[in-house]
Amino acid sequence: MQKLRLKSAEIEKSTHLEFFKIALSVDCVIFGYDKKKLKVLVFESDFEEYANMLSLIGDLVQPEEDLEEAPYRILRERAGLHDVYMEQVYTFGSVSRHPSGRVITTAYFSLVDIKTHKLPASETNLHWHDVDDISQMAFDHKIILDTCLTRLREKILEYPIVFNLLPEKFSLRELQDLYEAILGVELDRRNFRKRITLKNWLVDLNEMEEDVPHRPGKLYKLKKQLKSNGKPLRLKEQNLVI
Amino acid sequence: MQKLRLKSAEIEKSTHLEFFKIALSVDCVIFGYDKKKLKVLVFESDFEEYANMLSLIGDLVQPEEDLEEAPYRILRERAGLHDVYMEQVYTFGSVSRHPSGRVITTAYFSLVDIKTHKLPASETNLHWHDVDDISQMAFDHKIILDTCLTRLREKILEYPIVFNLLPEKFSLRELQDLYEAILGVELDRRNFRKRITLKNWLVDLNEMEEDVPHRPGKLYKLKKQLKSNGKPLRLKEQNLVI
DNA sequence: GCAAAAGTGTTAATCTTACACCCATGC
DNA sequence: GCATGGGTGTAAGATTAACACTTTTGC
Repeated sequence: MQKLRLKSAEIEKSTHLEFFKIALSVDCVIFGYDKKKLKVLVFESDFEEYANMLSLIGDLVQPEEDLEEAPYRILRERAGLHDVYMEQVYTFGSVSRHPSGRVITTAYFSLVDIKTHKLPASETNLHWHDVDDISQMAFDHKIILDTCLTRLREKILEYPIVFNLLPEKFSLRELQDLYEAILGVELDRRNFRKRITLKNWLVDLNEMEEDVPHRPGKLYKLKKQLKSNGKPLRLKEQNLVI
Repeated sequence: MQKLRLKSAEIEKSTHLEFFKIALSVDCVIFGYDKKKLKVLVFESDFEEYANMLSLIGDLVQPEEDLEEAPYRILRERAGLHDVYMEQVYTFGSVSRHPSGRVITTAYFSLVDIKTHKLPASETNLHWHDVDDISQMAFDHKIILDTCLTRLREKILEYPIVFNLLPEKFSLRELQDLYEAILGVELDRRNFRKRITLKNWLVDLNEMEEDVPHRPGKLYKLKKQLKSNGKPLRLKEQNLVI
């Protein structure tokens, strides 16, 4: 076996200074849901090169900030969002992806309930945009959005995360509409209800919808132990094939 | 709506120089398979801080190198591996994860056939190590390995990628042994064969194993259109629930 | 002929899919 | 009373899981 020539970390750094010249950013695909449509939080880019094109919310990671903390900070600072479901998806690092220089970006998606998380009035440029009505974005943000949407679709088939897009109390019809909006398919009502009850994810609140112009539906909430604001939740042996 | 103050990329970069001080690395979890064991290619760390601990193969991304090219270069340079299956898994970016400074790392896993890809004699330190016989590694490499292993296990249930770990021709028994080694479970032979033939992934070569001390099995190969050296392959409607 | 692994089929249980009618409420 | 969506069950088909014996080869 080769004899080891040990390096110390100090020497390593001093001999590789030319590599410590990359910026790291985080781009957040913040999904919401309203009026039977999946939404994403965007603003019009304030980069000259991409003027008026839709842009995801992102920021550079601070020199002393853990990567996994950055998306939470960005959601707090830029959108006033706290305690959201967040998941890392993919890191994009083409040399030419950003006009300012070598900026690689890690994409996260998060799921928030639009109704209970109001946008700060100071961020007048931010708005919720229909996901399926976006054909172009600034930078490589359209690819980032598509990648996150694909991951979201895969994930909701197995893990109870869509509830982060709904208010605490919801009817089965609202839940089914949400699945249909995300997956882009129609589902059979009876079979959907059977599967959801089989999964045993929900608590029947013994309450009814109010102010609906038709027969009110029963209200449910997610079981407490399945709530997952923060780290993704792993369930064994529970495939929900919607 | 707020009036836009447009920034140009040039100004953006000059005012954010303090952010361009991060190094980006890639760590490769190179899986192999031999003697019914899943293996990973490792070496003994040449960092003083982690002397003699097992380390993944990695390197800093070059200033003018796309992130997605780096793992292929690293496999070529460090292990003489060409045309391997490669997939990005996760990016790790704790402030304190690397003793040399702010180094964030993107983890990739790849799948190679140990028998047809011999290690270069110059890299005497590299070796194939049983995955389930590793309890500790340098840096955060054990977490990286575990994350990649989890992703591999999920992925092989739906996509025909394990074939990258086998020689061109293989028997159904070898294939089943491989699935069992990766998943860490025993599978029923008859049911396994039924599922594999239903999937229609294989071509019967009408050849037999040779030099085995028992009745030889038939040899198969993966259908050409399912080969996936390079980009991950998406199959619609083909869940292989092993 | 014996050791070792190859090859093969059936049944029961479970899950998935397709499908239609009555009910409760607001107006 | 009518429009709207809420709520519910069944049967056929597909899939999965459990399980054992005969065959072929090398030695």
